[in-house]
Amino acid sequence: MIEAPVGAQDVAAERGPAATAARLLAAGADLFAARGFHAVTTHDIARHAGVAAGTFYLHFKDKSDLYRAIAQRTVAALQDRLDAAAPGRGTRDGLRARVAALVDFADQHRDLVRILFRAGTKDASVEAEVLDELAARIAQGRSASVAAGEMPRDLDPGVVSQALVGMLARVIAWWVEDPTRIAREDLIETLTQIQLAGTHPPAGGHSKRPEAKLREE
Amino acid sequence: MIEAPVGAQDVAAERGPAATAARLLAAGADLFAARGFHAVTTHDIARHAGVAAGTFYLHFKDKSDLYRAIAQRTVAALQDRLDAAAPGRGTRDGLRARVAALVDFADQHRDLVRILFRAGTKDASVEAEVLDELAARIAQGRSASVAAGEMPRDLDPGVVSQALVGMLARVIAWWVEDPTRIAREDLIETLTQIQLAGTHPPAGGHSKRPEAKLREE
Amino acid sequence: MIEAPVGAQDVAAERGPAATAARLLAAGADLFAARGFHAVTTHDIARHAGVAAGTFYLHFKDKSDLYRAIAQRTVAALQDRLDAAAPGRGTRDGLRARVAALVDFADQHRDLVRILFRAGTKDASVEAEVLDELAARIAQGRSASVAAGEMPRDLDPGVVSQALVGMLARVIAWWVEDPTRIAREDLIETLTQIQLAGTHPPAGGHSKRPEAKLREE
Amino acid sequence: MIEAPVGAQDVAAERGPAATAARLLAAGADLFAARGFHAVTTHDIARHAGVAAGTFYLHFKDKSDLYRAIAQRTVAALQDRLDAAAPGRGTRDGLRARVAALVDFADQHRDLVRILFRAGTKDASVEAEVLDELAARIAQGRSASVAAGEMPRDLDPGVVSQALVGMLARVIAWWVEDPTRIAREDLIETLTQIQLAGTHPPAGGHSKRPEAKLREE
DNA sequence: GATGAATGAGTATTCATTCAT
DNA sequence: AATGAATGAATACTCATTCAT
Repeated sequence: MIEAPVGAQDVAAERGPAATAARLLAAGADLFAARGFHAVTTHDIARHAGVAAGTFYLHFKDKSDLYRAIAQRTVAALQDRLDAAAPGRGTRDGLRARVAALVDFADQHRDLVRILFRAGTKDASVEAEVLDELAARIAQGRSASVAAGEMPRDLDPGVVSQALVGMLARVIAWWVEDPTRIAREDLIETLTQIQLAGTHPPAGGHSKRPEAKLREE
Repeated sequence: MIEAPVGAQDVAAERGPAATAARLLAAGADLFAARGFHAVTTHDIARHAGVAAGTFYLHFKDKSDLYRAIAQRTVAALQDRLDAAAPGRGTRDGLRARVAALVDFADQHRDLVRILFRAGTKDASVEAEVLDELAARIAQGRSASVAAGEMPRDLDPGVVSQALVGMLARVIAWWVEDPTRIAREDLIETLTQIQLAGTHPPAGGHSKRPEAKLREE
Repeated sequence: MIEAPVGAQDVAAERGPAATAARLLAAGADLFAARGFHAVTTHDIARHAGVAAGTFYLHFKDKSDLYRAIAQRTVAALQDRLDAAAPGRGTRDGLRARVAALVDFADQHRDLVRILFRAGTKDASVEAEVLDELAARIAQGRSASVAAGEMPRDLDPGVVSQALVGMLARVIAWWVEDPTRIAREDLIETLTQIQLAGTHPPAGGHSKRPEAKLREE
Repeated sequence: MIEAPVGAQDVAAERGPAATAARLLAAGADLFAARGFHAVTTHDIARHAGVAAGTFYLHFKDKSDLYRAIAQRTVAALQDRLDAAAPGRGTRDGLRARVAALVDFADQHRDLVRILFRAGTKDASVEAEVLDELAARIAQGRSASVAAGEMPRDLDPGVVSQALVGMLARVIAWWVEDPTRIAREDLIETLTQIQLAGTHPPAGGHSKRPEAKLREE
């Protein structure tokens, strides 16, 4: 649906199985984003897509199947964006570019982001998969940094990747709900900042207990 | 249910309306944690609590009502713990103590934590409330630090509070799912570290990018 | 409840079984009149009467039993009034007096009249009884007139009694719903008039086809 | 359902949504007439119609909706009959023809008449509508007569129309319950008679208190 | 007599899914 | 491929009624 032809919004515009599937995907995205997984029926989706109730099952096994398809496509599209926006793997500019890509993707696909990142709208069985995969990818990415000696030894990479995923998912979902809360530029800057600071050694010595420095608060 | 007598698990042990409500609360916590909100029926809960189906409605308006009651009690209990564990408001030790309290609470009440922090298992209507409230509390706490000049002015407090909530919720839920992933001590240390670093100026000059640029927006 | 002590309205005022029964009767009359038989629960009635749910069954077998008790008492009270207001059995003045008694009773006990005469608010099993009994009484009364040669032979007494009951019940229920529709005096006059005319020979010859006279319309 | 093909009683005979709806209508009429509104469940109706429980809701919003549909169709069919049987608006023959049409309709559709005219078997919300509408129609018809000076001024038209409706509904419901009570011809004659006499001036002077004249009964 | 917590059968209603056309 | 009527299991919720205290 992400790549669905622009004309897909005028329901029932296109003919053929591919177009029907695309319309169902789009309808699902709309409705799941608006009401959450459980408050949407397959009839709703079919009606919204301009097809008969039975047609749904010609294209998707069941409601979760459609949900999964939407999530997967969204994740894939997001990954593409992030990969495309990674000039320097471990550099600040690279990080910033990826954060910007994430923010822009969220801005352009609010529905999908809401489905992906907003808790409680999902099918429990699909639930974990998406964010878990993101976390795994981040963890992978971190290994490089760790190997490069950038990550402190006392920051568990599992924890850090979960922390980053949780943070990004929640902040993005929060922002998408009302983008006037903070300007795009500031959001990108803040997220970059936090990420850098939280996972890279703060200045030279980040020793486990830099009490001296912190005591003064 | 948090403070329910240990003997409560042998179903139907106690008499009286208070005991019945407590059993329903406990049964709900068990089942919601195991299967998520939507996969549990009021009949399940009643059976699990050793009472008749109709009895459920003598104590709770409906399924969401029970859910809300569980969430509220859990949040309240957690708050108490956190408040009790706050020797120095803005100190590293204070922060560490609160993180430790959170981790211990999670360890002792895995079911409740799973209900509270694990996304997608909840009633959409209750969903946001819990974490939003935590975020609000964190945001409040931060204002002090900001006023004290500890927080860099280019870190939007709204973003930071959302980021912290998202991070903590996800990491805790992840850890609770399998506490062997990382030792309690290390988890506490890592979380403390990330939180400190991510929200406090890393040493003297914190921003990689000269403020001048960001200020003018 | 018709004869209930005046103080019964301040719920739970009186003690003792008789007072409790009276309060249940009064509560039932209130609620049945307002919502109809099926929309009232025994809990509603008990609460309205200021007693516990179980107490209801100490005084009445079930909901229908209470309903029946209310209906019977009302009918009995109405009968008393009608009997008291019958100076001349077959005279116009006697008829008028009975009509007036009926109208006044309705005016004073709108709730009860609504229960008795307003269709669809009743328990089907109790339903017929009340009006059927009234019809039977009227039919009895008519026998006298018929025997006296006052009733035309082509007016079946069964039909006439049903017709009168149906007419009176509906008109009274209609009037009670909004007594400003017509003045008490006019209502009484009209009902007397209709009853006289409809059941007595119109003038001298009431022959089966007095076309000549009626043609002029 | 009134015009349903005679073969409709052999359940599930016809295919297609229209036939299903017709079967539900017929099943509803049967059951409502036999047991009253509240004693019938949608499952009963579906079973009686030979369809699955859920199918009911494909054709009717809920039980009241089906009831309303039955009532409306019945009223419409009755109206058609009455309109067709009105050669002379205000003549005795016209009146008699309409009464005959009513009686015959009742004879042919006892179930429907029982639903329509028998009090207490209905949904309270639908309850009033039917008879109220009939009363309104009668009241309208009367206006003509009144304008023509045929109706005495002391017979309130509101009262008269309510009286007629109450009378007809009750007598018809009574007769339908056991048509051997009185021969069709005699019923028609009696109803015509009562209606004429009760609502037209009895002979020449109908003045409000023509005591002298009425004394002679 | 009175209480009120507990019962559990009863009922309306929804909805994922199938299948004959 | 598409249709849409039909299915029927699932489920929330109600309420008359009981009974131990």
